[in-house]
Amino acid sequence: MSKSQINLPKTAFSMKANLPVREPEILEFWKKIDLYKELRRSSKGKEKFVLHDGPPYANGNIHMGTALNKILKDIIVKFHQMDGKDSIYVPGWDCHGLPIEWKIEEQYKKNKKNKNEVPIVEFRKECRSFAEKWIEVHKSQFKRLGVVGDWENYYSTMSFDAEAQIVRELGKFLKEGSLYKGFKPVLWSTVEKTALADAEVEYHDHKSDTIYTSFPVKFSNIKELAGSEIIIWTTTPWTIPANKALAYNEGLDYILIQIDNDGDFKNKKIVIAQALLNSVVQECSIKNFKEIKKFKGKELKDTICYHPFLDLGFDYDIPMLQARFVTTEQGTGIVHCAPSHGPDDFNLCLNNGIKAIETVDDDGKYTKNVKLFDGIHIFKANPIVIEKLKEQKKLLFNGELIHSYPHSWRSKAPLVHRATPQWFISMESHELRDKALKAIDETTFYPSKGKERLKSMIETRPDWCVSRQRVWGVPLPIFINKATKEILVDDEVNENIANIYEMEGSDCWFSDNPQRFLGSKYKAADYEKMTDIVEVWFDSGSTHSFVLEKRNDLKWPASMYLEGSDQHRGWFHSSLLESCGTRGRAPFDSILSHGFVVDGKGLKMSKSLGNVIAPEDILKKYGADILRIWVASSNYAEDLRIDYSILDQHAESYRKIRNTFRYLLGNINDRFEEINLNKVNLKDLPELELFMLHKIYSLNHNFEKYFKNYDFHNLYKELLNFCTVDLSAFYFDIRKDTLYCDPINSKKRKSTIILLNIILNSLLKWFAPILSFTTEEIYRLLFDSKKSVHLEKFINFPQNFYNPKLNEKWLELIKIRNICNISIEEKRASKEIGSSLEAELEIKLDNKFLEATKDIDFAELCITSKAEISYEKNAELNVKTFKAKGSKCPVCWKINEGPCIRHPQ
RNA sequence: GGGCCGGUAGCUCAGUUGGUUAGAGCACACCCUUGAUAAGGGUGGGGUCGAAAGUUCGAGUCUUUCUCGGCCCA
Repeated sequence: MSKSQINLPKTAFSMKANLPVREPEILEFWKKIDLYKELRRSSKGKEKFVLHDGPPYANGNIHMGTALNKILKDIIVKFHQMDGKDSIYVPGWDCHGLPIEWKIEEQYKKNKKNKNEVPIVEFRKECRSFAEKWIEVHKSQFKRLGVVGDWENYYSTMSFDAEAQIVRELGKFLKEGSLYKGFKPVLWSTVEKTALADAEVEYHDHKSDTIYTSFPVKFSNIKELAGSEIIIWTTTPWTIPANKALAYNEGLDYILIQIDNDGDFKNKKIVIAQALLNSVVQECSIKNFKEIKKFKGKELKDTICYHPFLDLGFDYDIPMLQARFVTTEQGTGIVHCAPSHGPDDFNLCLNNGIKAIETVDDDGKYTKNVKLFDGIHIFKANPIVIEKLKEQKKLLFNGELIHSYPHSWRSKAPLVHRATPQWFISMESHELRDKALKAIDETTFYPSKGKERLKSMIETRPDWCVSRQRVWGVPLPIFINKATKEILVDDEVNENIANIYEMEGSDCWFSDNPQRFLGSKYKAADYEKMTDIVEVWFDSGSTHSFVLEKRNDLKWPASMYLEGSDQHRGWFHSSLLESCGTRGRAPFDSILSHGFVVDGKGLKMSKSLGNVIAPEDILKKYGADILRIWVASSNYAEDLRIDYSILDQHAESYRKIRNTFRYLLGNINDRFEEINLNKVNLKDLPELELFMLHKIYSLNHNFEKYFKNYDFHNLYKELLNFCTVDLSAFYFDIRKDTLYCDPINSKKRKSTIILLNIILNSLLKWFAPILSFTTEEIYRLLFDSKKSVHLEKFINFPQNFYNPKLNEKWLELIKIRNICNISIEEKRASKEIGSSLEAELEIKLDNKFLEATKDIDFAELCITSKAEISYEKNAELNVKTFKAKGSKCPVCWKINEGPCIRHPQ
């Protein structure tokens, strides 16, 4: 049979990928050859590229967002490695913090154990082992995605050296003086004498006293306000003694009215929001009043009031401040602000230079900072406040309200917002804000919009509160002199604490004699030891110090930080501040941020919508390489959509790519020959091959450009189009005849084989960072050695492949070819011919094409049996297709009128 | 509720400083091939560029409003 006379493709590379089964085998191979170590060994001494891993929280299985993040990191790390750098990736985990503490407490709850009866050290040990367990789970899940890194020597924020370094970092702020003690309201239980996290709060109905009270105007730009009073409404009368400001909304309309009723407010002029006039008039039983003036909220700017207890010694100014949180939902449209007793109040006052102070102690009693009320319990203070207000003729109305109110999940006791002592890092005292803003300017952002995002956050953020009243974290290494109340600042003590932690971790802070940390210089009895822990953002913000700086294989600053866009307020932010505070610059040269994974319609994934896809499901159904294609082909600058139909499409593209490889492998019969590109004799190659070399060269040029901008979706698209458009539908299709039907040793066939080898090699390298598994599968098929494709470098293509003139010419030829195809299709549609080999073409061209086409065989280009060109002056391009005359050669299937020249019978 | 970002064929994405009839691949339809065969080739259909208004000789691109979605904050 004629089949024995032709060279059909033959390869061991199967069409079916079966990735879910094959990929784990490749993982085994990487483990066997210790790929990570090999990579380091092979690139020793090269310029380093360090993508510093932002530590995920060691808690729960990975989700699509984590998978996206790790794959994107891996793709970038691999690109730089193949670009000739020593591209080092050390994964890490964030371990301290409330969510883990919470999980352990939940377990306690289930087992009817009381957290307070368990020694802190024991509790912390359980947290530690919980985190350890999840690190192991994460590790195997990340590896399965094809992520290559130093998994054996990962970092964690709970390692002893990390805890030690965090102490040293805090010491720097302490020594500098930018770490100070301040007060900030937290949700507080006066029963348990402890702060509660949001997650520990339950909301129940609660009956509160309500009051409408008045603040006399001291000064205002609105002259009619002279002698008038501002009315506020509150459900916490006991916070009135701590009042420091009033808040209005500049967008609201306000009204000044004069009351005509008998009583304390007879003839008084009061200010409220116009939208609330009716409700206030009704509730406060204001029968008669007249409107004096209406005005915009913004006119209240610079207005200053007196405290209702002015005559009782509360003789300080109460400024009116603009605040967006003021609404007309309830009350009077003006809100009273006690910075020690509400987060809104606190932030607004802080931004206006009014700091919170300690007004209430642990037990819930007023401190001596509150005149008149010192020692009184806040829960017994409402009647007293109401009575005093009445006395001062400042009470317009009081009543009661049942509303949803926060309670402790343990004791069920009602909670209060209470300013507690906290530790802050000042944004201003040592120019931290300015340093950070300058560092942002010196950082490259991908995409560029990230710069503005981070900048605007740094510009407006308040001082950094680094203390937490929890137990699972690094203890704040602070001693306070009992007599002087001064903070102990001594490098020796700080370093002593760090050294102890380095040896045994930070548990000992809670169990050992404080004298051990103070050393011999100070007496433990003279000092109070803080029991707060460091907030976890400080932990992760310090990773650069205990990972990048401490490890010899890494470098500081990192080449890149790469995280989801939410980390502009998270890790990017805290790392920037920590590093600018301690080292004066950012710990990164560049930041890449990616969007969030959403479903196929662009909605966020949630259990209730039922649109959640787990990475595990995708790995089981498609394999990691499909997921990696999804990452590479999506535009990470925006949100990334995923659902099964999207994955199906990518799986389809994968098949195209895989078949491209299969065709290449089949035609070289799995025998790859490395071509020395500099020694390719271009003069010996047909123009089609030269054209393809040009295409490869210019594709590589674009490849480099896209890679430089981390523009992977365009890069992937170019590669995919190359496979489908340039190779499958063009080059391969045309050269099929040569490959199958020309003698093995013919010059033309040999030229084609050279090209196939070059293309195969190029595609392998280009695709390796993305299709990490499939390219390795092919590489192993071609090379029996123990090497991995990931140890290879990108190819440098010689300049002489670049041939724009030839390219231009061939683009014209392809246009003619397209018109030929349309003509052929007409005959096919009318059933005159089937295969294009059954056709012969008559092509009419303008004279100007003579030069370009005289040596071109359009029968070859269009895969017909015959093609004739005629030239005419000013001819319209025209192609006629006829059914080829003659008989079909049984070998090459071309139709000839005489015997086949190549295959004479 | 506020700040920021985004909405271009069924899907993933292009679309320079406003300038011909808005492009590509995939998917889809039809046809061919049966020597890449659970493959390959050809041709074709498909978009009021989220909506409306405005600026302009001209708007996917600029302005405003609205709408939907995402992140962050409250």
